[in-house]
Amino acid sequence: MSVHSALDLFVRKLCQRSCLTEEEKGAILALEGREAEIPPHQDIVRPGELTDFSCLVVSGMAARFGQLPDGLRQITAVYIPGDMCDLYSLMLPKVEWALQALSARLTIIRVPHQQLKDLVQAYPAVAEAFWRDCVADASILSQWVVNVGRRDARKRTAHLFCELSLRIEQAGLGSRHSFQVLAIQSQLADALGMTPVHMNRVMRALRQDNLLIVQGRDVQVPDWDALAAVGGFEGGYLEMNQSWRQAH
Amino acid sequence: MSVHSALDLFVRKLCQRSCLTEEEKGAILALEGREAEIPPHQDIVRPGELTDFSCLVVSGMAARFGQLPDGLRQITAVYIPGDMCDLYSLMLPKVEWALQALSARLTIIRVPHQQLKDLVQAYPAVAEAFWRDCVADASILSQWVVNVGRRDARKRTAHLFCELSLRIEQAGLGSRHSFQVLAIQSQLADALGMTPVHMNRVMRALRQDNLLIVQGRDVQVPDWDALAAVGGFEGGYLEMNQSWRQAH
DNA sequence: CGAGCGGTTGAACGCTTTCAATCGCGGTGG
DNA sequence: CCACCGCGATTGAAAGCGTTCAACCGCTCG
Repeated sequence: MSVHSALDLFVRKLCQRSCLTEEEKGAILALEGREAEIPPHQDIVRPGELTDFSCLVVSGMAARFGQLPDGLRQITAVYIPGDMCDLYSLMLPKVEWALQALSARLTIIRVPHQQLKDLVQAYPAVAEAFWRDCVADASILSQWVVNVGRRDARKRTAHLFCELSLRIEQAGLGSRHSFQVLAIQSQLADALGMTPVHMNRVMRALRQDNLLIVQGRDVQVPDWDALAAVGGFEGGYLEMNQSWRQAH
Repeated sequence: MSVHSALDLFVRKLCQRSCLTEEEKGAILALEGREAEIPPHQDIVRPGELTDFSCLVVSGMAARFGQLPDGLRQITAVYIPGDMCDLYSLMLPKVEWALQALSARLTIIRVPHQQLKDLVQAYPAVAEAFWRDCVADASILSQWVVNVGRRDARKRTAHLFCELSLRIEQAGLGSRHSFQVLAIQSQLADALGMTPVHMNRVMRALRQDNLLIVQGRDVQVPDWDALAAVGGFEGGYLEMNQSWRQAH
């Protein structure tokens, strides 16, 4: 997975939601940034600092971490290749959250804010696309609040796997029936506000019910609709196809 | 609380985070929309529909609701006067969430998207301010994920009251030591992913510990720092003062 | 004055956590 | 080449926090 293909994924995702001309797409694809391989447990950006770049995931999975005084961690967002995980920092350079790798291997591109600002200034449509991308992220965040707040462990887990599978499918990195989740169980637990132990038990149950087939990092979902039913998953918040825009 | 004062609150909040010229402020203050009084339990916008306006809270409190198939509700955001609770719908007119009143009396202004779009097109700085406002909302949302995911009921409740008190203080609608929470206990429970019964018990405990003094909708916080300590509250994500912008 | 709603309290239940231990695999050093 | 080591996955049992069920209180409003 190279730098250019990551930008390509990013542009493709933007275009699923926003309308961009070839020139605008080209301008985004022309972004340059330093590629970096991030080892596990290392902050990509450190909370409290000011950032002057945003991070585009090239390969692997990353996550945003919240940490409590007593050391408990809560993941608030998971990012896959093609996600500009830090895009919001363009509007809020003061970082409040740690960004770390989930997978053993993670490569990112650090895109300077200045380049993004130039882009935004030159092309209002790009600004809109970025803005919309931030809103889409917030939309997922809302779902997480519901998920963590009101679903039991089994439903919660099913919901997360549905979300991830769909996002991976949309990015063209797999299908909803077969994909990779580059995270260990205790990280998934951190994403769902659960204990690693309980995460393990829930996954065993889902496996025994033949809702998930897990082999290492590979996940298969024999009956996706059944999993979605368990999780009460409604994918509308992810789809955001452009149909609505024709109404204007 | 009149229409104009609500717009004034909105502009003041934007200016706490973004830099706007007098002309830009004036343009926002010139927004016009139909004022409406929203009775309880009525959707301001109905999920699944396309909206062509955003809602500015004039008086009372509103909230965004997620609903599960089995009827459980989870509040994902709470809005106070001066909040444009629907601003993100400018980018995503397909509504996924119900918006309802928390307080018995809620008045809002429906501002047509077209006006907002014109504004955004005419003034890039306003677009940026709106974008940043959406990001700020998402920032709060992240905190909620952490809150609901990793804090026990007591800390969770303390954290919510800290957040609300600070937001109310910032808006100039009260002080962190004395303010109004225009919501009933079962609504607060919906915001925190708890049972109304347990919400009640927790609030009793906080009252007995002299961390909260509640009389009807009036809340007093004798020792705000103590409450913040209980909730592990760190207000950085709300402050967003403009200091960082001088670095650019 | 009765009805309804919000707030309050008690007791039992149960989902999830906590504590503790084992298993399996891949990497590393002897 | 193999033993050791460490991490991730797994499992059992006990404890606990929050839910559930049920009831009652006090106030407001029709």
